[in-house]
Amino acid sequence: MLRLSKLTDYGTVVLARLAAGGNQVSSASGLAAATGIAPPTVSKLLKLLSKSGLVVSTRGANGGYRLSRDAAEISAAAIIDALEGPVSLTECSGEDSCCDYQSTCAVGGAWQRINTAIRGALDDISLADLLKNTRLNPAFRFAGVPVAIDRARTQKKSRGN
Amino acid sequence: MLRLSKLTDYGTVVLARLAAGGNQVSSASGLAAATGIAPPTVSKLLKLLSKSGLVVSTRGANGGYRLSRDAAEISAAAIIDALEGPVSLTECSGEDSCCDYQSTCAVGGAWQRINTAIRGALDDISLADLLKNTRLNPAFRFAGVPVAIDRARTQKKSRGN
DNA sequence: GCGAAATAGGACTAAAATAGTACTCTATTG
DNA sequence: CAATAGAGTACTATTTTAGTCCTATTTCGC
Repeated sequence: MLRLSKLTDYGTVVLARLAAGGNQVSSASGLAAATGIAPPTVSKLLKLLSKSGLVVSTRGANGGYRLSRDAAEISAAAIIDALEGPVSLTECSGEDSCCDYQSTCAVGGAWQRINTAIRGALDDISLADLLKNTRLNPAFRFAGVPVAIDRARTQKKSRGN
Repeated sequence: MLRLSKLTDYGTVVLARLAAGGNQVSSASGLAAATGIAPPTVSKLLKLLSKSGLVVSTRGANGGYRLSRDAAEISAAAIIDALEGPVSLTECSGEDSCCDYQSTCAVGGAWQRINTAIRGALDDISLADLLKNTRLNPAFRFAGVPVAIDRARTQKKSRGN
């Protein structure tokens, strides 16, 4: 149910990395190396995030990106908005709810309220919260033993978190 | 942010219609006519819903579909599960969270918790609730006057709710 | 000033998911 | 036994998404 795009998923990872770096600027290529995500993709992400004001960029040599504000001030909702645009659960749960079926559509403003509820939940979660819970997920284990995974040549499989 | 597929959206409309019919069986073609959705699509939806046990089917002449249980007992989450499958926000917020990036992935179980929270919200909303709020959404108006829209030949535009 | 390092912005391609359709089979009613 | 209605499956077209590349602009260090 309810999938986010991979790009958004990547985006949170990049932002998390950026948050870990504090106020230092990090280059796109550096972040790519640190996260294992393809450099052009990281670059694209950062441009989007910059346009939305979540990160600020410094051009020129020794330039790079850093968060525009404290990680605690960046909500999950803001990240999703920046990378997916302000799309809603259903096509007309947005503002201009003009659709061809409206006259026969029994399920009306309800989705809008659900939408608002979910949005509220996402507004309450900050990037800092996302970081805090690192490693709450079980470490990868093989036959009960935690293992490190060499992912250098295994770009085939999915990413996720 | 967070879009549902059109099919799910259609699905709720069909279910709503079914709920309005009480315990009577309704044929797929009848529901298609009532909702304005293309008959083969309605048929496909009902088959999916039937497989998930949300509706029960009666075959043969005078057959059709009806809800398997009271509308109040059918949650939004159940509908979404039936039509979109048990996908999660991110690819590995499911059970087998084994992904190639896990070792560098700073954003861990947090999405899983967000996922759970959203799911909880959707579990609390029933089909009956969706119906109750019919017409809470503003009627379509043109220059301030509520109008009925002839949508017979305008399948181009989006549906939504 | 000049060159290297970095972002900005856009265009483009390829792959995957979705939506929608069609056809054949099986069950039930009258 | 014929008409009606769902079951199942396979296919196609469209749309969305992911990912790449190229060119311009800005800044630092020598």
